[in-house]
Amino acid sequence: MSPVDLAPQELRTLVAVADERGFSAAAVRLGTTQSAVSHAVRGIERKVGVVLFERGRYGARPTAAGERAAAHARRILRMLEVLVTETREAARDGKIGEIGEIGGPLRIAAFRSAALYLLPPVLERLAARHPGIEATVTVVREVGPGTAGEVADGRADLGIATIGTSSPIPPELVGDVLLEEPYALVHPAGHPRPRSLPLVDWQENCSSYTRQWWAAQDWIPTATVRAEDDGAVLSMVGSGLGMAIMPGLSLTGAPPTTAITDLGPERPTRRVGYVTTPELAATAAVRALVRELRADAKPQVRAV
Amino acid sequence: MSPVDLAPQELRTLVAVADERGFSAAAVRLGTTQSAVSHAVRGIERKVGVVLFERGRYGARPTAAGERAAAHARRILRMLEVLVTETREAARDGKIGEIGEIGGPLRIAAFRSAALYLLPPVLERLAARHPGIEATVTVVREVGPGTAGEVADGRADLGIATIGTSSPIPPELVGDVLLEEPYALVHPAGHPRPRSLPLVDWQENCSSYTRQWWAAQDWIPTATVRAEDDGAVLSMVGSGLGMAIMPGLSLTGAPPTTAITDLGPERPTRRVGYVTTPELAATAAVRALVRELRADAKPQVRAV
DNA sequence: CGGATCCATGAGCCGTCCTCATAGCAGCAG
DNA sequence: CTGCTGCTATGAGGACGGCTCATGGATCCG
Repeated sequence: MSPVDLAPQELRTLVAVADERGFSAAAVRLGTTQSAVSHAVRGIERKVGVVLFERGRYGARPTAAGERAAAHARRILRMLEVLVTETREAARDGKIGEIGEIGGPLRIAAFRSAALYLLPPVLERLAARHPGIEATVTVVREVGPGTAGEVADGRADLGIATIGTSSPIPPELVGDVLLEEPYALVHPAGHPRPRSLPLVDWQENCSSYTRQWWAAQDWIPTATVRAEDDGAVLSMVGSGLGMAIMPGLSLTGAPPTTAITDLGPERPTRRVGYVTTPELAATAAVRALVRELRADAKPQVRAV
Repeated sequence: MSPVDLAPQELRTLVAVADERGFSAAAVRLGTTQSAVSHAVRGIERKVGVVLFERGRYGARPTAAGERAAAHARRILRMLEVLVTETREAARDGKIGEIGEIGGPLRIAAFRSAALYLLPPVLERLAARHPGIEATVTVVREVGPGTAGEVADGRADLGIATIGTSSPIPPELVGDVLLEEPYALVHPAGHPRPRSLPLVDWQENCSSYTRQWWAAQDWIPTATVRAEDDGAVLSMVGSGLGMAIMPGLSLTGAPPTTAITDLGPERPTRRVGYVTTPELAATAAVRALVRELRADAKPQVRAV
């Protein structure tokens, strides 16, 4: 008999305040009043017995406990949605002769190159096969917790992530590798000695093995330029400002003024895969997406 | 914007009706009236748009959709509990100097021999180390979905299960093998030709490999006696009524009137492990239990 | 044909949660 | 210092949802 009972509306309030970092902003998002939010948060804190937000002039910042509570709340809210859609699917599947048409929202977190070059054909086929699924893609920097963090915090149902020894699949999540792609050298087309150009680097592409490989190459210049993301890197290379070492996916959109050179048999590679939560892994919508991802990834694996 | 919103009380109603197979019985469990349950179920069915229970004079039986909804509901309710306890733990851990004392309820499902001979020392140490944890063990037959089914349906937080190729860890759950134990022959002590006795069998001990091994043994008599559970088998053997082939855990409680004979290097074995849901795997209480299970299991693995 | 045992339904009550209005507080500009 | 502008806190009142109570309908049973 637990005297604590958080209603869905309270969970939504929790999430909104944590996301918007303020009671007033959260009220706008929820379509309610600031007063309601204040009352609700106070009630939740009383029930749980923990201060979840630090209030101040600036608004409200979640405490460590509040952050954790919000992450749980996001996932519980998602499971409530799943309960409804899965129950409806089960009811439809019961009627003989009809094939259950799967549908519902599907939130995908992906790093930039995956969102631009890997997902579009996959989502196109997914939409053709299951018109009821409403997929939304949010681009997330693959730094820190990255796309897997989005999934763990309940902000996404499935994440496209780089998977390696330095960034394994978190224990509370499940997932698999989809493809392993090589890094390659990209440089301005027609340049006489491309390896003499400065190296353009960006934040997200570093796995431990890749760094190690870099260190072993004596021709890589120490003077490097740092750019915002892989798209910026490519356009800089295209303008003749330098060369770069980038994974295959990022090179899909390389402008015509660039040339790509293979790095040989010892070239570094990176593994790209998906992660999701176990309860969502059993979902028809997520399974359908994974199926399409696999169908798309296999030829590329073979090509490598 | 989904117009569906199931309150915790509604989830509890769902679970109670599914468990008790009747509105009136569910009302008693929930400490409310039959009318409230009827209204609530009707409201839920209207919101979800699916008939969840078949009503009859016998009471109410969940439909396939209702069964699924109840399983989801159980897990969501458990996650709501986890949200609260984890949030409180996070708040306590925030205060420097204090070590967070973990606590809360912990529901374990185990098959009979594990509950009798594997869990007691583990739970004793767990209780000594974390007095706040309230562990409850329910004995479940390891047939059909077994202990893993209890976990998947949200009736238990962790299950002790036999793990093999014919019964792998379900994809929506996580877990690991704890120990691999051999089957051995148990027979009445002092019997001149124990292998001539009828074989006493019981429901739960069959893995595919074990069955295969049995078939390859020409000395196993075809005339077998079938008993209720492994305890009953042991007492029958102890009374001189037959012999049996049983896994090590079940033999821990063998009476003194029995003798145990090793089956040699080709003897069949079974793997015993634990399963839990991914969201619970991250819980401090579950992690503490798994730690104790591992500490207890390792020596046994070495002994085999 | 009562009687027992289910679930269904309508009326009315009560608590919960929301809105509205207002107060308190901190920074900032003049 | 004062007034303005963000923000949150708080109290009073009202709408709504969910509960109880009482009753009705269906089915099985002796």
